[in-house]
Amino acid sequence: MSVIVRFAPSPTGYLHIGSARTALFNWLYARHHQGKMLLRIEDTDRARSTREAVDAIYKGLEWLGIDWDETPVHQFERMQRHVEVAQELLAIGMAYPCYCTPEELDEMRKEARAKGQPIRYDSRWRDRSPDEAPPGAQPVIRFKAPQKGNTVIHDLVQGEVHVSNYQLDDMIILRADGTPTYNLSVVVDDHDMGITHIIRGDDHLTNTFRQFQVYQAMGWKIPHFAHIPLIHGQDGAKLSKRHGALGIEAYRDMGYLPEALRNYLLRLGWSHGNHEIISTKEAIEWFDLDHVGKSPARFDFIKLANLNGHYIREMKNDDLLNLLIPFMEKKRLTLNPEALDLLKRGMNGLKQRAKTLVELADNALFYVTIPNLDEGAQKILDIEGLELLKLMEGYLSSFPETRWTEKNLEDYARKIAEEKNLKLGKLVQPLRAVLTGKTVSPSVFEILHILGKDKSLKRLQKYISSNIN
RNA sequence: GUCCCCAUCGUCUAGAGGCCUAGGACGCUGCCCUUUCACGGCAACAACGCGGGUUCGAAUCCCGCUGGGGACGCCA
Repeated sequence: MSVIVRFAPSPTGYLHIGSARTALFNWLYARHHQGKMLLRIEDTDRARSTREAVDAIYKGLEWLGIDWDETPVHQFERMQRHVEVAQELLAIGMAYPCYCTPEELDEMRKEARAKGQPIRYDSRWRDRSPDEAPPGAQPVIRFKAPQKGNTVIHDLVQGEVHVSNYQLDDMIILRADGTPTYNLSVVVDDHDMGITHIIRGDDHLTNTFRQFQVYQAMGWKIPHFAHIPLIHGQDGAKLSKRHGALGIEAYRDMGYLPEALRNYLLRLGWSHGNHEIISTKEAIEWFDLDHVGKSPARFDFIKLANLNGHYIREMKNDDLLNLLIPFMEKKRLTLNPEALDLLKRGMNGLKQRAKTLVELADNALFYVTIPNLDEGAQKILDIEGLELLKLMEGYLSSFPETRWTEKNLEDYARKIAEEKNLKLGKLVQPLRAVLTGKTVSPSVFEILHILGKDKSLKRLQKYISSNIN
């Protein structure tokens, strides 16, 4: 039997980071088993579902590098089929109309809570004749759940989970307006789509019991379930907007690479021995449900940043430049071919020092624009610093352009430092300050070389001339 | 309130009764490399929540407690 999984988000907002991980696990499982990864948009909540959210889901998945097979199913379009199944359940006596008002239900819940009872509908219409229905009332249709015994599911992550059927009430499958509810729709769709493995967040674990009963009532084959733990914020509380429950596009905008996020998300709740850096190829090869942990994990931006730095360093300069461009353009810069060339050649030194594309863009700025000096840089250029700067300007201007390479410039500076009995750092920091506006940057000699003699000297001279008392 | 799930360094985790003096990674600290900062290398710090069992032997199995999370919608 081949594996068919699905990712079934509801388009009521952005693609949440936890959902992204669920999608990733599904995708890896499908690809590992050479099965199918299906997409189903659960858009039956018409009030909250939006076209924009659907697009955000597609875009988010694409950005993350997750693809899917076949045309996505829109749950709303399958409403007729869901109603049909409800009618069938009604016909075989596994469902019944219920005329309870929302007020009555509310009352029931309050009472149950007060008595320390489970909060559930008391099945008062289960065996009543519809003749007793209040005139003109539109009933909901409820599923006739077993009232005795237990329901047991064999979860591939959670193991065997039992619940007493007493805890489960007769859930509504058709609303008063005739539309189907979630717990019916999922079962019907999963069945019709031939889903073999349902991998989803463990917030759905309790729904599974109810869904299980519907499968049984319909005599349908029950798929395998795998409920993966949720992701928490750094403080262990539920992931909220404040700490990480952002849409996936927010991570893109913060300058994280999809391969880094994929690697990070994969290791959140799944492991393969001591492996930390895992390529997508390896992930597909290794992924299984046996090694999915059962406890929830906290989202840690620091570790994500570390991984991101790794993937930035690994990336080819050309590819990285392409990713960098939009981040540079956010700074309202127009990048002419010359600027692009400088960035490309400066990439080796730059990418070593950035954990995000945002950081990379900040650090790359000096290549394409005359920098303003930050506080530290100004401090370097005190009276002594300025003298050393003038000294170096002199030496550099007499240095032949034909020999203007990183290695030669370094040797030259070392020689000067030795002659003047100065530490190399002392001599070079003022250059860095003027060239980059910062105290921290790639190698000064690398920068001199990439900028070229002309540009480099102009920056030095401009600074010197504007600082002659 | 009721039910369900979970519990190893600060964080992510390895660990399927003896291989555990509990391993790796991130972070933190120190050192080396060094023109700054990174990268890289080396080292240090740091955990089996508590209490009972079972067993010759438990981080691993069982029970309880505590703590965390989730679900209890005519939302999905």
